[in-house]
Amino acid sequence: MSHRQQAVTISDVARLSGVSPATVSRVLNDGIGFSEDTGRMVLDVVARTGYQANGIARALRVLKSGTVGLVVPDITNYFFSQVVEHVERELFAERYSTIICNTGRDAEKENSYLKKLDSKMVDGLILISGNPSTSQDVEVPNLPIVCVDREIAGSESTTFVSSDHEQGGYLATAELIAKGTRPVVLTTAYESTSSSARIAGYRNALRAHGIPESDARIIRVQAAEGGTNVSAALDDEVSAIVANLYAERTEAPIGVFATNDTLAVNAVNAALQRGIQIPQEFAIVGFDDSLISRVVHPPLSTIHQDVPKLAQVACANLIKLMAGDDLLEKRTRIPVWLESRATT
Amino acid sequence: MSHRQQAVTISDVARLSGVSPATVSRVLNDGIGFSEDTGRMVLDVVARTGYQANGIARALRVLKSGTVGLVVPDITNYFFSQVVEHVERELFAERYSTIICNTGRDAEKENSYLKKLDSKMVDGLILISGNPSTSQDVEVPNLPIVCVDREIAGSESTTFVSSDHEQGGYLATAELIAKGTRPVVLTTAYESTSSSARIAGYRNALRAHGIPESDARIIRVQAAEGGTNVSAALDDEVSAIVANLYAERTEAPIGVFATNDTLAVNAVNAALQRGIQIPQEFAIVGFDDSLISRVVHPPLSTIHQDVPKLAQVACANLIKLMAGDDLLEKRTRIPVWLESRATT
DNA sequence: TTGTACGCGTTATCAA
DNA sequence: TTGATAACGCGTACAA
Repeated sequence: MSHRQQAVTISDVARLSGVSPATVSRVLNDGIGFSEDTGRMVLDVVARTGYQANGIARALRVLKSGTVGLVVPDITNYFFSQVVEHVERELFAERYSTIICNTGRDAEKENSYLKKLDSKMVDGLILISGNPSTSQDVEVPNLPIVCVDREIAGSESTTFVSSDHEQGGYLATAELIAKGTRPVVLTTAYESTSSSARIAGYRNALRAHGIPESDARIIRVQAAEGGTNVSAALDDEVSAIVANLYAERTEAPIGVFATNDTLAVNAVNAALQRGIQIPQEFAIVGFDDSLISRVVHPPLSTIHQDVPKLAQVACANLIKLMAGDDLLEKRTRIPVWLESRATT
Repeated sequence: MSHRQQAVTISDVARLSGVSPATVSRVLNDGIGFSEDTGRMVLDVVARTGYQANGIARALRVLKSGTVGLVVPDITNYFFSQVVEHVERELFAERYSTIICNTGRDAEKENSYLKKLDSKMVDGLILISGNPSTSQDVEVPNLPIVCVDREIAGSESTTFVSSDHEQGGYLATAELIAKGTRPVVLTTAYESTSSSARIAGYRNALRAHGIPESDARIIRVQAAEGGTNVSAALDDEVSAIVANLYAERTEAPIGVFATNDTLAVNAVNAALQRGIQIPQEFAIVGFDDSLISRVVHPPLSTIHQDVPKLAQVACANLIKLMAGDDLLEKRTRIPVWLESRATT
């Protein structure tokens, strides 16, 4: 039984109702163009048989499927999973199904999925952050597309929605300055668009507060963070960095702006293990407001991304595009805010 | 432009190659039944035009889609997201696409998705934990189905894969006993199959170590845990529970088996805030080995679920079912293990 | 108000 | 080795 049978088709319903398939279709889709009796009859048979139109056949006929593809680099990442959740919810409300594709940041897999989605006649695409380096050579189908959190290289024409990372970097740094610390950036080795923007915000804040550019210190962590596995190498490296910062400190306490919460938490733990006072001697602001930031002690001050808004704007844009409308704004930045907790 | 155009169809390729659509199909799908020249010709045209078969049309013709549906209650839950990741990977390797559906534990939405998946002619279904109470009245399509982590009520015939929660409860409790504590269970108000099994394991361990059944203490937390939002009420309630336990203690230190990591971390933090020594005065074992368990301080001892194995068995079973084979084992329990860290 | 006929793009069967 | 033809299930002109 490798091949399935459609339980009940429109012809079955037609036969059982004593009408033609066309009439059944009219009753179910148009809502007009038939007598009251016929309508009742057909609906009755539909209810009895549990008939449901075959979406594949319908899609082939009308050349659209009522589904949108959602491509995500790593579903186990809390931020991405939240975006997925909200996007899915928005689209469901608009009667779209969502095909979620997890690429594992693998460009080949991403390509494969994009092709498959195209062949499945999805009506539109939401691309959450493509593969970092190779996204140049990703072949994107000719469809309504909205990119979230990262643009696809080469196509400035596609619409794009992301958090205002630069504002986030500014807010984090300003907080550290307000607390009387000398702010430093702790970030990952790999330079993504969003982390660059966060660092740009850091520089902006220095400038705005009259701190000389030469005082800017950006410390890059080499060790990989790893999705599922926590890297012990990361622990060690961050620990050494914290020790160095503390040793080199002047009279002003140290302020660390970590460009993500994982780094921030690592830094907090490293400081605590050395008996350094938080936030008196050592203040930290993270980024993302991930789950761990609230559950860790002391709770982490961090930049919060407005995921529901992000998803909402992305979906609204996509729906407009799918309807054939043009967009007023091709690029949207969603405001972020500081969640000030116990590390500043 | 609400309707799309297929860029290039099999007829286009046929015309450009000077053969019939049937021959193109043979070249692409069968690999035999044509001359060498024809094969080259067709493949050349395919490469030039970038033709890709329309999956919808093919699905309609062969009555299968090469996709499987994956229904998950909450994608932002780390355990579920890991299952999704691994299931998706396994299926991708077998050339299946995966449609991931996030139900938000909403029975109505689950039903809606099941119907839609059916109508999209998915070849099989993986159901990760259904809606708790209402799963009785979920209408499951007549398809190959594998349930993960929770059975659907009423249908003992469906195949089922989950972690050995009972073993987990046993291991956690045995650890607490071995450390010389009097073990207690801290769990949520709602009784799911898996948490019941975990508690059963707790009882087994008591019995096996000669601790009278009357000493079993199961404390249920009323406050909701909430997916995205952390509940302050939960904090307070757990804090009160910890205080009570500590006040009532006899000479033996307190051992808490929390049936999930969130509860465990709450308990740890509550104890720390009261200055209670961990693990000397207060030992804790969680369940799930979630992300927070490793990043929290002190790192949490917890029961680890073997998600890759879980996904692998589930997919292997589904693939067999989809091939029309029968399964030797309808119910599989995947072993768990204790990750002993700093809270025991 | 209703039915007939066609086509969406493919693959499978049959005959050449 | 190849091509014409039919069929998967549906929606929709068009005719009645």
